[in-house]
Amino acid sequence: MKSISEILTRSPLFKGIAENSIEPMLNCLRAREKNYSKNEYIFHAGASTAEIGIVLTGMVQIIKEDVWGNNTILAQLTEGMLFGEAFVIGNTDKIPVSVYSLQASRILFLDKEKTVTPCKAACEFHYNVSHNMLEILAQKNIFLTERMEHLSKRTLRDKVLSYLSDAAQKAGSREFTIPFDRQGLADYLAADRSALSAVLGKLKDEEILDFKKNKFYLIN
Amino acid sequence: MKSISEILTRSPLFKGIAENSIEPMLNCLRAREKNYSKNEYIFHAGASTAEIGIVLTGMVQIIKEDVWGNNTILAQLTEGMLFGEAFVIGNTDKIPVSVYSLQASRILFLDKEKTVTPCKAACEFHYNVSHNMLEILAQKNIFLTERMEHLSKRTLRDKVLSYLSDAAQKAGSREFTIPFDRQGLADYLAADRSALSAVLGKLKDEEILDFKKNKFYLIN
DNA sequence: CTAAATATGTTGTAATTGCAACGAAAGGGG
DNA sequence: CCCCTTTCGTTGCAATTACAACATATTTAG
Repeated sequence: MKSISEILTRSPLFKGIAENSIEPMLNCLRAREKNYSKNEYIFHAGASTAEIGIVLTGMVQIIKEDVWGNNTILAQLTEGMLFGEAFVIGNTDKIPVSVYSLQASRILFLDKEKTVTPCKAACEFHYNVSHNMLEILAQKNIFLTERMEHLSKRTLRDKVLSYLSDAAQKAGSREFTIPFDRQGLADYLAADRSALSAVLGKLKDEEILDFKKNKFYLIN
Repeated sequence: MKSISEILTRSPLFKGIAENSIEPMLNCLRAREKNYSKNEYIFHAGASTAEIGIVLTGMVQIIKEDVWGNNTILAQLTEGMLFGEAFVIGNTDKIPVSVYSLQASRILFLDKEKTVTPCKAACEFHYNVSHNMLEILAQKNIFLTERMEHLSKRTLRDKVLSYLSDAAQKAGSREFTIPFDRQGLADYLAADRSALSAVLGKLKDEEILDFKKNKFYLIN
């Protein structure tokens, strides 16, 4: 079984910290490990916590239930990924999502205050952790803002154009490759795959863009 | 003219810091102030920066231009509000939006590293600033995630139900008041106002919910 | 290379939505 | 109380999209 440090070196929260510096820091972060079996709830929506979760092994889902009892899977997390950090740092009293263990999983919990508040001088790299947390939150912010810009267009056509324009700007070229297949892009844009294909076909007919598989070219 | 400290006490970044402690900290944050006239660009998309902006007075817009030259207004900021923080902290090399001064504005720029890295012991409250930044980013994350959950529903009907379910859960009751008028809710859900009214009317007919003005009740 | 599996495009239909225009309701002064 | 403004619901219509089902193309595995 992999050691905790070994796994955490690959977690964004411990980026830039040497593996042998992690172990001694865990005490300071009040880390506690817990195992969950397959199909067990790690956290129930509506409860409170002051701990940030990290998946050490296994796989967990973030689930939201509406008032009529319909469940939506918001995310699926694997090794090294964080959960709950935004709610805990944002001081949400009742966390509105559940966390569910899809497979047998080892979860590490870190105390929020300890994680974001570097200790005076005791742990050399403790400061890196809070700094990494800032980066993680900022980058997630950027990602969410981008997707929101696309999703807030009224028509699928405009969503597609918004997404492709963005991709072109990032690539610095009117010709670029996207990291999605059609189904993936449809999901990202919250649309039906065949409707997406139709819209893309129409845009090609109108000579607004051209594409072959995942390679696109924006005309004019 | 209001002093900088006076304005900053009302900025979320300086929450919990006494007004007379702000002034001495500004040096440490490498704060620089600059005035912009009406209709002047504060920042052009595609450039780089390592500074976080704060609107001291006036009003600025965050603008995004697509590859075809269409502009979208992403946000409009007033006194005390931050801009650029996610991009700067997230280490984005080329910032993809422009910042535009709608009116004559005073802008304060803070050095990212200095803002995020508390100094050893020099400024008593410097640590609060980086902690506040974490909270700001986390809360914005929550807000963005919530809206995305609604926007990622395929139909307007489902967007509406998703939003109202969330509102009910937050209120802790099936009866609650929403902070939007119809046009506001339509904008939030990226839909047409009259289409929203129609959907709400239909949901009422189907006895899935009831409403009068901004007061809603979810049935069953 | 072939068969199977997967991904993409196409078609038809029903439903939803955007859009514009209008009328009713609610709210705010004077 | 009335006028004015704003908000909200309704209607008709055109356009878009979801959805299902199928055809074609591409990839993968054997």
